[in-house]
Amino acid sequence: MAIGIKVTLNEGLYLKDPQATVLGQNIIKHSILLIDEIGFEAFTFKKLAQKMSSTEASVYRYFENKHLLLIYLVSWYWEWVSYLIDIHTMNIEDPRRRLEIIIKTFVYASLDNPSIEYVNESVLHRLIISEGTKAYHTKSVDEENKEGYFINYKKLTQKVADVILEIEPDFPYPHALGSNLFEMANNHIYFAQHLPRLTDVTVVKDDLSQVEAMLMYFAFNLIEKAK
Amino acid sequence: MAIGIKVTLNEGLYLKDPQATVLGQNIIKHSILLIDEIGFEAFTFKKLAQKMSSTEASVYRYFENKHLLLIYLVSWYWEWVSYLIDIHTMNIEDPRRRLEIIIKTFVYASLDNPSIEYVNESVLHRLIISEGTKAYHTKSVDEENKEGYFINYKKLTQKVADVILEIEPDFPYPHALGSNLFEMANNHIYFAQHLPRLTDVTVVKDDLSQVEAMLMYFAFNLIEKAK
DNA sequence: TTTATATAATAGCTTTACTATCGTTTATAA
DNA sequence: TTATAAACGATAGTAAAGCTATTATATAAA
Repeated sequence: MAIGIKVTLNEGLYLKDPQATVLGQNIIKHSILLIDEIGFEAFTFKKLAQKMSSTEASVYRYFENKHLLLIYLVSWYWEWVSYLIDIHTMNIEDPRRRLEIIIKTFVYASLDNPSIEYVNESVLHRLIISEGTKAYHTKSVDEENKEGYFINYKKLTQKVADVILEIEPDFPYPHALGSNLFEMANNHIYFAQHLPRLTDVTVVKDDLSQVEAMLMYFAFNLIEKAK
Repeated sequence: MAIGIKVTLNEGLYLKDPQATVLGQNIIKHSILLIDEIGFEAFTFKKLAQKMSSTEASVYRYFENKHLLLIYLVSWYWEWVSYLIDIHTMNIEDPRRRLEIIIKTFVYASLDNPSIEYVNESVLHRLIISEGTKAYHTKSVDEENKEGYFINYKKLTQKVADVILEIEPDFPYPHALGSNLFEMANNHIYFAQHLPRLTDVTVVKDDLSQVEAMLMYFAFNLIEKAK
């Protein structure tokens, strides 16, 4: 997943591969920017087309509807985080150190080097924080899950669970802790910025160190305890 | 908050108090059932009016739009959970025992005795699990927060944080753990039912005991560790 | 008994969420 | 190089969503 390389995502998510054409890449690029700007509810394919100087009908040739586009973007994010974890933990023996890196990646994903020119990963991270869970909180979740649309999140969770089990094979909730660390990272960045009384951490400018410290505390104290 | 008693919710959430009239109570009742049935995205005031044999215009006299109605229902739930915690922990000295009851309440809220005839708390719980976070994941969160629309969630979190601090005054993240226990309860019930690879617990029929056990494990092991 | 309020019925308007058709470019391949 | 297919833009059209407004009637309060 370096510059010029394709991200592999479930083919059912799109009608025509958006990574394969300039227009498709533009759809990805501008949908991230526009959803971040006006929110997912107000986002429409018509507004997106206007912003890109294209047409609604052209956007519909790539994605069936905005919900599938959201799953596409969220899946992209999960893949990107998985990729970052892989390259950052490569050659690192100690599983505790690897879990530390995973937590840092969850928190600081947006600050990492961009990989693909038409995806602003920093904006994408902000989008995931505020809109991400809408991808799988729908009436159609079971059908979509059957199609494999959430496989990237599952694989990411499994990756974290594997490291947790390497640290402590008797830890009883590795998957739950894995997904919870990811959700907590996003939730508490959001809470710190919008609903501060739901958390104890503060986020000043781009300083996410308190979120990182909290996740480290939660993760390692829980895993310790299993001994 | 017994039968016949009103739940106090922010007045900015509605145009006319739905608890004060039969039509208003019907709006509450049927919106819970209909959102649960078809999902929040497909839910409209027109469909709601049809189901209640009323009119769209009449619903609009009570709620400005479906988003504020959702916040209203979610706030109701937060209030209801707070109430359950209060009556169940009343007269209980030991804060550890009180935290146990709080966790049980988060998990088993839907099985508790109904308090108000026009609210099906069991269906409401299911709705909160699948749609709840949409109440505060919007572009308007800051304005709405300024209006005090999320005060009930904050108070609930504060209630849990107080108990955590009573158990262990040095615990550094009482609010975060409080809100996380609530979010985790809902998330992992949802994961167990729809995306099981994101968790380690299973939910068979209405048996939520594994979710309860996991939350107990997380909460008490973390708090222990602070000593 | 008047008067205010609540509701139902109806209409209408703009936007959203699509689908379809038809030229005109642009890439591909013979 | 030309034909030919695919992609795109332009345009039109439809049903539903998300409202607002008006009027008539039923009900409650003064």
